[in-house]
Amino acid sequence: MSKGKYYISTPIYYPSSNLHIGHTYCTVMADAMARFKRLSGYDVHFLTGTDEHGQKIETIAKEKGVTPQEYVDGVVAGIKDLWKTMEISYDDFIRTTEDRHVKRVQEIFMKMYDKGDIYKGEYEGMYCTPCESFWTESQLVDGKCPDCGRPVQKAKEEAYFFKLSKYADKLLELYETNPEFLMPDSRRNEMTAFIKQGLEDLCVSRSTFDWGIPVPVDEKHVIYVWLDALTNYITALGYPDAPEQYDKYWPANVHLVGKEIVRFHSIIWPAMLMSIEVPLPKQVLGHGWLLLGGEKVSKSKAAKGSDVIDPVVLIERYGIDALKYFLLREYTFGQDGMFTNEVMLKRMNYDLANDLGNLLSRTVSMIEKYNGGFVPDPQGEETDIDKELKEIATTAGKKVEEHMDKFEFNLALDKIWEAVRRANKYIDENMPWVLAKNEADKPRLDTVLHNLAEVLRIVSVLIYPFMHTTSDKMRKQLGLWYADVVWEDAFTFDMMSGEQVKKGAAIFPRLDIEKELEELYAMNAPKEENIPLELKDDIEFDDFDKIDLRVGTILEAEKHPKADKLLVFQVQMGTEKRQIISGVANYFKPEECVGKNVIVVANLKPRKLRGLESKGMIIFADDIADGKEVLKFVTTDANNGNPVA
RNA sequence: CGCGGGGUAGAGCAGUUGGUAGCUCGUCGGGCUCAUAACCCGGAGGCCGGAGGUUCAAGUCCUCCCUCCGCAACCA
Repeated sequence: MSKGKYYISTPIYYPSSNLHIGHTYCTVMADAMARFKRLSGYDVHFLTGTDEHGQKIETIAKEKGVTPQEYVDGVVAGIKDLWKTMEISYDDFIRTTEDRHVKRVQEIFMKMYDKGDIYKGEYEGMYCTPCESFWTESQLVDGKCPDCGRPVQKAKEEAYFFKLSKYADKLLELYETNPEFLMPDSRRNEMTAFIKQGLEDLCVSRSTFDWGIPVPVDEKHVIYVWLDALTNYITALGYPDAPEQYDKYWPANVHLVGKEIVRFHSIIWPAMLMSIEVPLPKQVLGHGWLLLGGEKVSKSKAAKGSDVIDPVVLIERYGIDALKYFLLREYTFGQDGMFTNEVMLKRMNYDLANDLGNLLSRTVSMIEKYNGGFVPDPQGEETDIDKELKEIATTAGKKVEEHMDKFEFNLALDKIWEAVRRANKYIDENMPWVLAKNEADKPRLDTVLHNLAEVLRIVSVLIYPFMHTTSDKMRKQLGLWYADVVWEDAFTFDMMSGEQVKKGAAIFPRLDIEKELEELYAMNAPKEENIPLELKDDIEFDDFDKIDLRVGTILEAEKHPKADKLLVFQVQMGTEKRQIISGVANYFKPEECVGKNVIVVANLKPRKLRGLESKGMIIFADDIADGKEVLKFVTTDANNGNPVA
């Protein structure tokens, strides 16, 4: 009775550090969808994995004194542990260092090469000689090498390129004739605009590091990121040499990805598939980010903020199901959402403990108290209230299906909770405790208790894809331990008769939010001990001595006419007045800068910024205010022109 | 200058093809006692960023503007 196949993937994660709640979010969504499709009768293939090559891994491994393979083996073990803890139901886990992937990537490379879609050219970028690394402009930190902080130079290296530009028109055509290929709409608009700006060919090899898959025709080179990473979706299925799974599951139904990599999945990936003449995936879905204090969650943020984002910690305290429910219920797919511990705890308490947990608890208690612990059969006439309750409960499944088709997890869950809320209301409307006082009302009491048990049974089926452990707990208390969870059962009422219920522990104990917040905060609060700061590499005194720091007074400040983020300062330094430009327009109004006595790097080589010359650099300090990063002036009352040492 | 996305009750958000403005939380008042002090009902609170326009009718369509956030570029 299979309804067909369903192939869903998460991105393969880069194991340069441990995963945080953002990765968890994506994987939880994919898992819920995979479980939902399985339960509703599809032959599901759910793929996740890790992207293990590249210079960053090579560098980190070297720092730690292990081989890159040893390093990634360790991190990947941790990732697999996390997915195991979270009961992620993937069918396959691909590692790009596995033989099955390596050899197939080389074959794919050769297909493109033989076709003439890959050619040798020159890659130009910013190069850090000591690190032997290329960086793009956007990777640079303060214009310097992000690793060692030293200056970089423009440099060229030989590299292989994929003719991405050749496929621009076909991609636009794809979006037009097949809008659902890339969703949500906003992402598609963005990509359409990006393509129309003109595509450049894509660099697919590097020769400055070794940790990668060798280019078959040129041993000096390794295959660079996207050709290696994106192809995992088909190499894992055995393409091209072991087509059994490939024939069965490709093309993928959905590639679930974060919005930051939509571009690669919706432009580069289909272009590569077109090149090797493989059918395209049916859909690329870009989800939003969880934001922490207005910024994307990341490892570095974890240390600063007071919100705990380590999934392991959250699971230990609140359980897998509560965390999964929160992630799926709170956020709208495709949009960014704010993550705070308070939002999370409230969601867990109100929906899970108060509404669902309490409904189960009061229902089971009443069946035990008023009917000896057995689910009664309905008696007598059906009232309008009964009909309404049944209607909501038995149609919820259909609504869940509709919303799940659109990846609207939040709405799907909300529809289930409509039934939960209605049931709580149903209790108050019927007041079973009053019915129980009068023997004449026993038939009505039976009906009410029966209907409540039925709603809970249906809910236990509906939540199964999202929270299977909770579903099991509910079914145990409801005396349904003997029956498998069958999706179609959610559409039928009056299936229960005489089951023996058994009150158990609260499925979601109510949380003391104040107390939890305090404890979570304490966990992330800075320790009192003297912990050395993480600093850049030591420099020699001579290096420092080269810098000439001076006190300067800001005389004038105005916005750069041609750049949003730049302020143009006129600074008095002793006898000299000079112009200095800083990228601080987001932090200061021009007028509030005037008169400040600041510290200037006075002998920095002059540079033109958007047409205006900047001589030197003003020093600012990073700070945090209202959860956002801001800059503060570093001021002094010394006379301008004086040296700072 | 560019590309994209927002601006809706105190907070966080929904609002499908234009037809009385909703949800969760908070707040105020009430009910109930089966239940995890949970649950249920009711009230207050919105000129739906601003200004024009189309229409019998606009949060919803068009134009312009303000503002916030990403991306790209300039930020050293």
